[in-house]
Amino acid sequence: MRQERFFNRPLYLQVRDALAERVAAGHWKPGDAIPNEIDLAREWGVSSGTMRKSLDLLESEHLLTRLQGRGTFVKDPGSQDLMLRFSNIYLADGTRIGGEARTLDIAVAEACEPECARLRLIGGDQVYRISRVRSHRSKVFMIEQASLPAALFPLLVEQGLPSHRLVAIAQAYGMLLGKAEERISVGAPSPLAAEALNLAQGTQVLILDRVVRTAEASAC
Amino acid sequence: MRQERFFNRPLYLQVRDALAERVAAGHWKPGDAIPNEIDLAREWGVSSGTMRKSLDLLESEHLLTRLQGRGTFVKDPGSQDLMLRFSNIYLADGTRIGGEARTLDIAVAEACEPECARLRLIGGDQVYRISRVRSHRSKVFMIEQASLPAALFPLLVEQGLPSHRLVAIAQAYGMLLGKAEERISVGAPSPLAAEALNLAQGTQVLILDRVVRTAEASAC
DNA sequence: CCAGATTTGTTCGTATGTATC
DNA sequence: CGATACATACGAACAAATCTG
Repeated sequence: MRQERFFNRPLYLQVRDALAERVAAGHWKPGDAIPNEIDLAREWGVSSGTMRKSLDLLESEHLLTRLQGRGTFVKDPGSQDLMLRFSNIYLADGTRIGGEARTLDIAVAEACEPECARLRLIGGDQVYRISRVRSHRSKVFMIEQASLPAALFPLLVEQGLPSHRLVAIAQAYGMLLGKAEERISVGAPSPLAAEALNLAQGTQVLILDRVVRTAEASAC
Repeated sequence: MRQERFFNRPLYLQVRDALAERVAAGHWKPGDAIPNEIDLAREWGVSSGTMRKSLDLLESEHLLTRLQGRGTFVKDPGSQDLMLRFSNIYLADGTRIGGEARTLDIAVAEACEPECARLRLIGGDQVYRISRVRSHRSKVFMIEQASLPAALFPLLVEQGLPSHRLVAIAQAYGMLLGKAEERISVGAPSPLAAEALNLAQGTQVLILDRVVRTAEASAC
């Protein structure tokens, strides 16, 4: 058949990305019902079976919800698990903390050595660095420093750096994230953290080192 | 068609369970290559498409690995992620701890109130309770108390309680586990833990409350 | 409450592509 | 190169859940 492929990438993956991009672009908003399988398949010129595979994939990645007899819906990113999916810190009484986050800075840079090791990058690869402060009841308790491989966000590289949009887009892409690895240790805080948290010199802090993998990479 | 179903459960799930049982029973051992799709489909009297869906499911549940052009293989439970999948505690230098575990006790009982809440059980449901001590370099640092809904292990209920086998079977079933939720808090230890860890009265401990869901339940 | 339309869920079968041996 | 096995893609039919009139 005429498989108008691009670099031999499987059709169902291309379709998945196209659908995900519509969500990320806001074309389909959270809570919306999207067209049915048959119409979607026609629109992209694929068979219903291929479209179903793409939709199933997106559901397994928590971007969509499919309900028999009702339709396919865009999951609300803010609801339940997604926004707090990787923010699971609780007080002794069970209340969740860490909901309040404020972005301090976003920058592009070459990956440093620890970043290369954890993100499996090589020498000159570029990364986005996002630093945020997390607070609970207006009291800062954690400094968050995230590094993302720039290669994962091809759209951004092309069109510059739309600063504040990055976080939203990262969240959209974030839904495609898979398992996370965490390491908790005790040690000395970084100078930045020590200052932001207003700590006395020599104070030890809990260090949470978290590596989140994309759904694809986590399979191996 | 003649869908010899049992209680209307989807065919591909029945097939998945049948395949998983062969692995759990040791019929197919870790590292083994299992028969090809077509033969398996014939053996169970389903279409190749259905068999493929079952195999894909089992791969997504990390029970099998499928390699194009080679075959389908049983994953080694002891390798890499599986045994330590839910034991991710590290020292500051990055070495993993918690590898040494000793089972103290296994018992059957009615679910108590906290168990009902976390495991979403009702009144008289039964649970298995397993308590273990975890040590690092022969030094005990954690008491582990696990509760499992007895309903998830139908084989065991029928044939009594093969005590030491339970852990192995739980591990086999454990491969079908999905996401985990964790809550870390600070508080007073239980009397049992305080004694086992040889703590002075009033000492505070870190409490890790982890709920692991089956792959199916974690979808919702 | 029922009947019909809509939509996803499940199953089937076939054909072709591609990696491995 | 050929044989084998999995990966991808297509298309169709029926079941089951849901909503509407």
